[in-house]
Amino acid sequence: MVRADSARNRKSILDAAGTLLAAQGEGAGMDEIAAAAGVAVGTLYRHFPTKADLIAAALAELTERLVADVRAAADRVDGGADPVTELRGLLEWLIRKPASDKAIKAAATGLASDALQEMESRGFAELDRITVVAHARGLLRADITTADFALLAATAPDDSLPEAARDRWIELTLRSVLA
Amino acid sequence: MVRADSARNRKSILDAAGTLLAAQGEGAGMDEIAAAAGVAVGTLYRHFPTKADLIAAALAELTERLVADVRAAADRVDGGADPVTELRGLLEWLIRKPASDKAIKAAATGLASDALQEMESRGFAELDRITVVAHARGLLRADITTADFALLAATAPDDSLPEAARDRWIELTLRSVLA
DNA sequence: ACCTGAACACCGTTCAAGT
DNA sequence: ACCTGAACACCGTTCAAGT
Repeated sequence: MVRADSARNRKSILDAAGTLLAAQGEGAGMDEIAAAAGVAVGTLYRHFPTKADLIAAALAELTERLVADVRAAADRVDGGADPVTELRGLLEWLIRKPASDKAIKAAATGLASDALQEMESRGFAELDRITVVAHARGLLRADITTADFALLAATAPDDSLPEAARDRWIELTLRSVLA
Repeated sequence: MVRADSARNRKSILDAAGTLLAAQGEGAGMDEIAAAAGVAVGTLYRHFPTKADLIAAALAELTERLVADVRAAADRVDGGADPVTELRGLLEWLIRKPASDKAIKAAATGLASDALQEMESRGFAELDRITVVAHARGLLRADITTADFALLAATAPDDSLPEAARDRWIELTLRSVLA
């Protein structure tokens, strides 16, 4: 049984970390995050033994949202939506929405947490639901796998690129997978 | 007229920085680099006012090498070599050779030096020589520009990916540009 | 002019003392 | 058990003193 204040603190810390990391990237300091969360640094370290752990946890929240988005897209496909439209939508989500989130992603380069790994495989499973339907309708090149799409999605450029270049990237990327 | 020892120091520092940044990325410390170069920290700071400047300079050396490679490829095309082979070779160079250099690249995210900018435009000009020939022979899709190829090249994944995935990325990327 | 290296400032992390 | 915040360690940067 966790103490109520402990649970509350953990949430405050994660919220503050999400906000500050998105805004300043790695630049956000532990003292700063603790202050924003209304706790002492020691408390922060009790919940997250290291800054890398904190960043990983913040990134896990983002990944959770991405997985939810992929699942929603897969559900829409099951409901009759066009798989290609949904795949394109996912690429757009990746390249656009996480504008600030990319900072967290960047801060997390080289981190490998089990929780993250597991979530990624869940996202992969949801994505697979879409590619299966797309293949069944002959919309993808025959040799394209779910892993291929995930590989390309993982190379999505960040939002430092001009709008036009980002749109073009989506276009070019779809070309390599569509039939 | 620069003093001989000053010029020598600058070179030592750049060499040491290149080696240590490639090996440890951002983790390489200024004291450490200075020690490896055989100078005091103050001397390092006299040549490069900030760590970001030092990293930018190290990256500039890499970019110089890349530009030289693109030029060499363009020269081979002028000499009758297959443009597609050369383009593929450049992608391979990007994704393979800079295995350790990616660390420098990563350390340099968000840096914008004029020298770098200028070198990139030189690289672009060399790349253009290749795409022009490729177009003349009908090897590229009609709407593909030099900028498109550069955009895709810029998203090359790093060497944390398994060998097979890297090869696959090259394959998929070429698909989106080849006729 | 350029070099040296001790000193400063900042930030991730620890830990003794509190509740 | 968990929280607090002063103290420590490390590293980027500065600067007074040397040549």
